[in-house]
Amino acid sequence: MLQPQQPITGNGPNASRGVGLSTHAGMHPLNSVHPSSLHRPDGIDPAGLEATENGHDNRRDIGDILHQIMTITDQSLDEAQAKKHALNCHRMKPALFSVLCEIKEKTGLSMRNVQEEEPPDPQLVRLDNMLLAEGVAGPEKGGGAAAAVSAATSSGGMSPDSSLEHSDYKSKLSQIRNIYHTELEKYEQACSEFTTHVMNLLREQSRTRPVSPREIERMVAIIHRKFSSIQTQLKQSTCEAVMILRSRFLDARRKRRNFSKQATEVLNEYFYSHLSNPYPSEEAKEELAKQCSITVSQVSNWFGNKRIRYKKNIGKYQEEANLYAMKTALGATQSEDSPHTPNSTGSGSFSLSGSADCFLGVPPMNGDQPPYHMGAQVSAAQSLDTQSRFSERLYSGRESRLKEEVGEGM
DNA sequence: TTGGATGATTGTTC
DNA sequence: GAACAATCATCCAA
Repeated sequence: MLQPQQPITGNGPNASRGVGLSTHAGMHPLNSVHPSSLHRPDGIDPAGLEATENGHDNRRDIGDILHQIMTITDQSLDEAQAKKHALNCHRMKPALFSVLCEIKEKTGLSMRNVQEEEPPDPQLVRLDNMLLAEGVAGPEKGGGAAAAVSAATSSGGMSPDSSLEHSDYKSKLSQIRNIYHTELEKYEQACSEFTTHVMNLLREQSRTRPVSPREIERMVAIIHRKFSSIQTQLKQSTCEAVMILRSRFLDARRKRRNFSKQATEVLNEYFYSHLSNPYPSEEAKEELAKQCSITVSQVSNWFGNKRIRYKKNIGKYQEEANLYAMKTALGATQSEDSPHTPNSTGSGSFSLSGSADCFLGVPPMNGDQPPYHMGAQVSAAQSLDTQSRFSERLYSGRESRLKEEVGEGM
């Protein structure tokens, strides 16, 4: 700890320079030192030293005093107290004290400079940025929750109970924020208390050993560094908690939820009424999405699944097809009576009065069959006929569909 | 508890 | 980029 001081002992390389002490006005006579205070652990009689008067002996005296200072901790408490008292009274003490302060200051400065050159910890910067972005650190804004919500909704849209999940997320994030700030406050308080304690100790020690203000500063910096590593851990665990919460929130949103009965009905009605061409346009998808309170991509998913599953097992869907054919036909009949209510799904940009597309007016693939009107009585055979056409088209791929679309447009 | 139904995801094709 | 096909994961009625 005091290694840099060693060279100023009589045996060290600085002995010849004497760090200016050899010419110090107050250092020459050592006669005032009580013999007991100069008792040497190595057994050399200090009395012999007192007898000498030249500069060389003075340097040896300084060496002896310093040696005593250095070895004071090796002695018993009573002995050390006695020596401490004697040294405090020694007339050379102020001179030695100032020199030691000077040397320690130099050491302290060099160490402090090294610390100041250290770049900010990138990990800490990342953690700080993340906590700020999530709204845990910095001013409370709910931005993190909003960000998570927007991230979650950008891909799928909000489900009816999404607001409930959102508020749940926000409350949990708020909990994390509170815990973080409480812990941070605790750490700051502990750091402050410990710093004050250490500073008091150093001030106390400065009475008996050279403790410069810079050394105290350095010690404070060390304490702060140690506590900041604890803070880093706190920030890290907070970030982890936020990440877990966020992933759980997003996972929960990914959970499958069956569409409402009404939504399924609307989609099925469109599907079966457009069985010859169950590919809703973008506008139709949007309209369906609006009616069903789902997203356009969910509509696309639904139609994708429906087409595949229908194609795979037409027989199974026969009953359902008949049911919706019936409904459609009924809707068509009603539309004749009341033109303002064209279909059971209500008004929309896509026309289910054209439900005719399905069983009433299917544009024939080969164009040799004119559209014919059916009443409410739809036979299974007839619906099966339409279904088989769709199946044909499905199996024959998009090419035929495109052909048909071109044909329809002509 | 189980198996079918169903919404979502992923890889492939055109 | 849209649709298909396979698959996964979850829901839900029996």
